[in-house]
Amino acid sequence: MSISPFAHKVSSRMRLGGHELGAISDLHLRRRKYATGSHLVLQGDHDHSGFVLASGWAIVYKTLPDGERQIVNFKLPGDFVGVRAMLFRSADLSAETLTPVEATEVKTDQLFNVFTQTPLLATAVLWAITRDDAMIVEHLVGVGQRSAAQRVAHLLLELDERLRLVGMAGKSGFSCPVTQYHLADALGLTPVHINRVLREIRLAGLMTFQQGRVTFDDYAGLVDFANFDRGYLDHGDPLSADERQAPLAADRLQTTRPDHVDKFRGQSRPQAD
Amino acid sequence: MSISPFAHKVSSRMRLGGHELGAISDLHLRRRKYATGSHLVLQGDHDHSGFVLASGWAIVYKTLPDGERQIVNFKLPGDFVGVRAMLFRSADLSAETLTPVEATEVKTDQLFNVFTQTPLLATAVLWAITRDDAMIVEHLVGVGQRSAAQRVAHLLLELDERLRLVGMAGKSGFSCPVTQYHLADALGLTPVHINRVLREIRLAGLMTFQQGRVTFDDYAGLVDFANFDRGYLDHGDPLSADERQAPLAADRLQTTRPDHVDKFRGQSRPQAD
DNA sequence: CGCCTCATTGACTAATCTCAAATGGAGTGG
DNA sequence: CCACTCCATTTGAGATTAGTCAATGAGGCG
Repeated sequence: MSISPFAHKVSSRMRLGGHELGAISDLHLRRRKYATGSHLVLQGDHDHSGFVLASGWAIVYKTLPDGERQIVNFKLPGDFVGVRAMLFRSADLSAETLTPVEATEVKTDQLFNVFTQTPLLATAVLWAITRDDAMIVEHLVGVGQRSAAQRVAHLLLELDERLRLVGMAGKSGFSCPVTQYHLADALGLTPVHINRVLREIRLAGLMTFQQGRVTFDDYAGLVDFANFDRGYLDHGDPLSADERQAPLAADRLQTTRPDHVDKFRGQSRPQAD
Repeated sequence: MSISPFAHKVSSRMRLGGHELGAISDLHLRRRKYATGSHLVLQGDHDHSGFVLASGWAIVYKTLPDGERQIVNFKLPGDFVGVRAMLFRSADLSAETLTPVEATEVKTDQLFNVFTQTPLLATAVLWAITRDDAMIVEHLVGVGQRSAAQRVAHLLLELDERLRLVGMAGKSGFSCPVTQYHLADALGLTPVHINRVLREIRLAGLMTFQQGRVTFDDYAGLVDFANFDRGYLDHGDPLSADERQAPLAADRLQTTRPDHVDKFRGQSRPQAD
C-alpha cells in the first residue's frame, strides 16, 4: 500500500504537511513483523516499546488470578498499542497478536521526539488515547447494559466501522480473524453461548459470522438492533492551538472537522471524564 | 479540615513544595457548594469546567438511548471530575453529585496555567487520569468476569481503599451514600438482585451494607472472596524528569515512591494501554 | 492418518431478571 | 401528633438468560 493505515487514519482527521508525512516515513523505517500469538506488550515490561500497527490484528487484555482473561480492546491497522503504558508505569494489560502483524516499534525516546518536533502527531497520539478510553467506556456500557446478542452485534459493528476508517471493510462485511472464544472473552460470555447467539443473529437475517468473515445481511436492521451509535468513535479533536495553548505544546495545528462530526455535537451524549 | 483531601492525596505520592501548596491554595479560593443531585458536567457542555471534589460523593455515568444508565465511576473527595472532557471534546459522560458537594471549579485557562507553572501538579493530574483509566478497566473486568456477589464486594472494597487514602474510611468500614440502585447501575445488575446478594454477603459474615454504612465483618475473607488486588489503585508515577524528559514539560519533579508500591512492580500484571 | 483447534449442538443446571407486593424510615402538611 | 407520600429496601414466585458438561463435526497441518 502506498499510504500507511496510520497516515490514512490521521489524514481523515487532520491535514498533514510534508513535515508530518516525513516523520511518519521515518517511523516506518523501523517496521517489523510479528508472528501470530506474539506478545507485543507483556506483564512486567517496564521500559517496553509502543507500537503502531501497519497490518494485522491484536488484542489488549487483562489476565485474572484465576486464569480468566478479559479482552479490553481489539487493535487494528493504524492503531496505537501500549502508548499509555509507555508514558506511565501504571497500565497492567498485555497485548498479543491475533494474526501475523507488521508494526512500527516506537521507543520511548522517539515518542518524545515526535511530541516535540511534530506537534500535530502528538495531538494524533492524544486523540488516539482518548478514543481508546471512549471505546473502553462503550465496552463497559455494553457488557453492563446490553443483552448477549446486542453485545455481539455492537462489537462487530464497531470493528466494521474502525476497519472502514482504514479501508479494510468491504461493502457488506469484513474479513475477521477473531474466534468465538475471543468474542466470549471480550464480552463476558461463554463460547457456547456466543455460538448460539451468532446463530440467532444469522437466522434473524441480520449478520453472518462464519469462516473468518463477517457479513452484514441487514446492516440497518443490525444497527437498530444493537443500538449502535458510531458517535463515540468519531469524536472531536483535542483542543487546538488557535483556541488556547495546547497541553503538549501542539502549536500550529490545522485540524479538519468533517461535517458528519457536527451532528454529534450538543446531542444527547453527556460529558465528563 | 486544615489540609484538603486533594493535597492529602497528592502528598501521599509526591513531595510538595511551598510553590505547589500555594497553587493548591489559590485553587481552593474558588471553592463552591453543590446540592445533592446537581450535575457538575452534563451532555453537550462543550466548554465546561472541571472540578476537584473537596467533600461529598459524585457519580460519572453514561445514559443509553433506552434510558438505562451505566455508572462508570464513583468520585470521592480529592478526585478530579471532567478533566479529560476539558482537554478534549470527545468525552460523553455526565457527572452528578450523590451528596451535597464542595468542589473547586477549575476553568480550562487555570488548568493550563497549572500545567505550565506547576509541573508537579500537572503530573498529578495526569496521574489521576491514568488512575481513572485503570479503574475503568478494572470495572470492565469485574462486570465481564466476576459473579454478582464478587462485583459488589470488589466495588465496595475499592471504595474503602480510596476513602482510606483521603482519611474517610474508619477501621472497619465507611459511611456510604450509595443506594442499591446505584450499585445496580454500576455493576450491570438489577436492584432486586443486588439486594439478595447483599443479604448473602451479610449472612456469610463478610460485610454489612445497611443504613448508609458499609461495615466489613471479615475484611480478609472479603478480599479473598472478591479477589481484590489493590495494585491497580496504587500504580507508579508518570515518568519523571530525572529519567527522561517528561511529556508535559513537567520538569524538576521530585516524586516519592513509597515502599509498598514496589511490591507491585514486575509482578504478574501485564502491561499495555 | 492422527492430532490439533474451532465450531456446533443437546440436555440439564445455575444465575439473574421480571413482576408484584409488603415493609419501613424520613419528611410534609394538617 | 397523625395521616400521607416518597423513596429505598426487602421478599416471593416464576420466567428468562446464560453457564456447564458432554459429545460430535469440520478443517488445517505434520
